[in-house]
Amino acid sequence: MASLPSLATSSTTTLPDLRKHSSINDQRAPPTAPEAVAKEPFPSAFYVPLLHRCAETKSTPLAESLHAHIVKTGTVQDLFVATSMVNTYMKCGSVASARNLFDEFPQRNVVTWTALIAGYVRNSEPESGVVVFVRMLESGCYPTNYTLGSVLNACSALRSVGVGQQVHGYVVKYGLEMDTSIGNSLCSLYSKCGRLELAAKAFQRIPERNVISWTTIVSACGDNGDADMGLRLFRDMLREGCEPNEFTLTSAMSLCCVAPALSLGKQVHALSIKYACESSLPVKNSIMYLYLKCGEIDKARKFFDGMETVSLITWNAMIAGHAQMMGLARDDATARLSGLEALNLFLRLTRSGTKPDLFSFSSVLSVCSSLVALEQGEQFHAQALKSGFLSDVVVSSALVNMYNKCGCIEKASKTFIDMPVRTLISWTSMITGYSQHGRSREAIELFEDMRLAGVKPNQVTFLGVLSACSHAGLVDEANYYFHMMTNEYGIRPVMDHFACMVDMFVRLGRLEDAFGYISSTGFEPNEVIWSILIAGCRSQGRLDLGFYAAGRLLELRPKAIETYVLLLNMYVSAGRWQDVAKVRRVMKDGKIGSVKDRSWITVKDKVHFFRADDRSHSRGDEMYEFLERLIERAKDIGYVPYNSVEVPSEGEDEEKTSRSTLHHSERLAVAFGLLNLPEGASVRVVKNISMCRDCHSSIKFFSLLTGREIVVRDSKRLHRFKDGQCSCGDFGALL
DNA sequence: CGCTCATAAT
Repeated sequence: MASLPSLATSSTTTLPDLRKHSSINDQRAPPTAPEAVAKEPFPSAFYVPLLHRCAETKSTPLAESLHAHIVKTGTVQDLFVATSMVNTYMKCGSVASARNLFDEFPQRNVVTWTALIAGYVRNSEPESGVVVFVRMLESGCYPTNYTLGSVLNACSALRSVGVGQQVHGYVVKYGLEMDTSIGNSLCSLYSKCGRLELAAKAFQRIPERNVISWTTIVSACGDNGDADMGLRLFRDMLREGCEPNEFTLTSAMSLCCVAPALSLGKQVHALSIKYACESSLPVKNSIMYLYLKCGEIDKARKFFDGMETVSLITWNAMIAGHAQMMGLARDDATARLSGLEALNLFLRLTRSGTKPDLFSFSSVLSVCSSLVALEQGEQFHAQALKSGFLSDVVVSSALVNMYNKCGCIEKASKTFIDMPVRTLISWTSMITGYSQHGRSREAIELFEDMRLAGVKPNQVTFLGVLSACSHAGLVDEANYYFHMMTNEYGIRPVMDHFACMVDMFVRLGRLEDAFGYISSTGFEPNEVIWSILIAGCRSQGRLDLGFYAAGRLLELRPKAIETYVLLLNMYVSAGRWQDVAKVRRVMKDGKIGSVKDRSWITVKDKVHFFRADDRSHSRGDEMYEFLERLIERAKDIGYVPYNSVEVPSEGEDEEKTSRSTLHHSERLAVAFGLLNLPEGASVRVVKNISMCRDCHSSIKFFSLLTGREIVVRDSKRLHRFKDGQCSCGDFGALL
């Protein structure tokens, strides 16, 4: 953005004191001599209603013919008519015509200036509005409440507190602080600039608050993330007897969506009926969204189906609601269904003849990320490109994230490079992407580029950087960045940051250092960290430390089957079969549940779903045969199955546990993908829990044997297998 | 006489 003119210089200009005048709005005599107007065949009274009508219909051709007529009759000399003409051009969107006309005026008054300023703001040229305001001041003309209202609007659009505060100074100087509308504008301005405390102060200073004042401050709280304060103010408003309108109610409802507070939202719903706002579409949209946010999907759908008119926002709310449900779902099957429903809603939206916007695209792209639905995601990419939404930073960031989550680091990187603008989220997505793909150096370099670009990293960014260090075993760099995070940026480390550090020592085989790090930092590890430690102890054959860690993990999650699997596998690797039997007995007595091993793969828009040892698939025989052959060929070139223990899967008893890990769900899904996807296409599988070492090892061989790229995203990591290698650096398979 | 400014749902 070009630099704004400094208002400081103009504020030194000596301006007359408006307060001396009896009325601010009535300072000047009409510019044209009265007799001249009276003699005109077409007085202003004739043109003004016509110009009004013209502005309403936004018809530039009509405005131009009226303009010609006005010039021909000489009425253009009438400042009233000429001002109205400027306003009309502005309302028709003809900014240049308005400006040309204005520049030709032999004289101007504050109304003319104001019409020009307001016109610029209306036509999304707030900067020009501010420039004109400065010129007006320099010309010795002083502003009215209308003028300052428009300039404050311009500052809002520019998100400029600095200029806004200077205009605020003029408000004070001209004694317009008492003006409710100006107070509202100030409140809105500070809120838009992210300064809730200043917005609240401006609100408090409004002597006569109207419903707009209240609505402005309530929604300001929502926009700035203080839902509690917003709801408190909403209650104050009702207590003071100010009646809410549809704007207030939608704002209040959206505050209820943040928590989310269903019962409170229902009260707001009741109020919307009381104040006869329930038929308002925005109110309906917000009610529907509340139900979605509260997990009441059926209610939301019923509400949606019952709406006779819907808007793009209605569709977007439904899509976003379902997309967000994915993260909150009880299990991954429910999450998947929710995601598919979001994609389905997008399809229905386009079929209804409505054009999707950036909200629609960012929601469906995030769904594709979670589903690892690459083909779908690429289609949305093409559509977004065609409709021009790719230039939106949220959409393109969602796209970068989608490609990363689908294992396509190259496409993610290309999208990232092509972005015209990048936010913290864009940078963080790409850094995390490199890190998850095992490209630590690039992650760190990009992080440094980000700092050079002047973007301030957050907790999540550092998580990406630290995990990159951990991945590559860069102990010094990890310490350096950890220190930078806390000291330079004042970011408090959370458990995930510690987990990166522990993971790093484990990867290096430095178990003592890993435990030492924990005790020296004094944090209490969570289950993720204990799991990493146990897996490390298994690899190093350190049963002493591993057993200790397993004990701590069991304290945290006594009934978790995954803990027992870790423990069992540790004993198996050490050949301690008696201990294996002992643990199995404990599990049986303790009625420890079963492992829910699930994987799925998308082939031609259809999701194929697998359980361990799944025999239900129609093309199952072919798949198993193929898998057996693949395993034999893998053994020929050096694949040695890991000694891993098999624990009972759901619905099975102990006799059947002699199966190998051969038929774990991800292997079935990979085999299915290799068989059914086009020749050479990458195979993308999603798995609900962490992969086991044996599957991990075998899939590396599969990638070598078939020459195919295989991506498996499990609950912990992304594994990209290519030419016999995995991007996780072989420390990603915990079980 | 002409400029009418401020608020909402994804």
